[in-house]
Amino acid sequence: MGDENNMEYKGYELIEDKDRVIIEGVGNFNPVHVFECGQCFRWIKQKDGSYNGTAKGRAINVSFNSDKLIISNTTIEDFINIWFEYFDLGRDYSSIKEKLKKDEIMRKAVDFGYGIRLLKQDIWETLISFIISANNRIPMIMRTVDTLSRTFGTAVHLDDKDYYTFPGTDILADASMERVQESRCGFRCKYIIQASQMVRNGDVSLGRLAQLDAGSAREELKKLPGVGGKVADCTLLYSGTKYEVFPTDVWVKRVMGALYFKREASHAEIQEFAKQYFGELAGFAQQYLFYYARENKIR
DNA sequence: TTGCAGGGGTCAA
DNA sequence: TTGACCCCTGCA
Repeated sequence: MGDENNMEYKGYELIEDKDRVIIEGVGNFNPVHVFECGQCFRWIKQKDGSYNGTAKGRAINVSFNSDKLIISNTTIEDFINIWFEYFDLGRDYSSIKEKLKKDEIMRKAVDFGYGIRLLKQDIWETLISFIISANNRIPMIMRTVDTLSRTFGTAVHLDDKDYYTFPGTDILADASMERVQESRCGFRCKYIIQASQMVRNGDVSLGRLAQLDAGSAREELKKLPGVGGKVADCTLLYSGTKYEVFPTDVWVKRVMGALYFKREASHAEIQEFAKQYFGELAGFAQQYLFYYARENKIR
């Protein structure tokens, strides 16, 4: 008991217990939904259902039951400075979900992925991760990101095991093609190195994107090799930079065609529909729809 | 066992 | 608008 330290923070009760922080009063959170809805590639499910992962240069374990979010290998200070924002705990997801349940399709999708939260991930890591995602499969994407981190990142400890942070811009900009190819990312290797060099040289400023409107931010990212509209939108959405984008990949095309259009719909049609129908909440809508489509194999 | 299609897209012609 | 593209897995 002597190790415990309690406090209240922005509507949550925080309990620090040894190396854990327990956050009470968390709703709209399900680790499976959060970590497997397709927004991230570095969280690994453990035997007990919790997740281990790295972010912000740290390795943590995350579990959840009833209304308690438990983060291990951290402190209250890190929770307040880092994890509160990373897990988007300041946002009212109940309100977003109500607004999005405007038809039967969205009611089903939101109820299915009820515990999704959009993580505010590091934009650099998100950018490279989604360059790797092009015409690729999720297990392969995860393996490549993991190998890049093991090869070029820094070791951080969790449960007596080493995890590796995602390498910084300079490191990848100076990396040799041979070393990057060890991550088995094929034709994407050259994109990774070239994009890294352009970001390092200031040809594209990731830090400035938040000040641009979504369309301009998208065009700015598309200057980078390996970045088209879909990768740009994912980068903006999963880094918490812009929430009105609607990343449209094959799964979103399928679900929109099957459920809304009742026919095959073009990329442009879907983008326009999402803008009109979901507005500022398009990014959230996309995430519920994507998860619903992929988990239910809607084709 | 071998062979082939296809995958969270992007690029170039 | 249409193929090619690294690499790998799943399935004939």
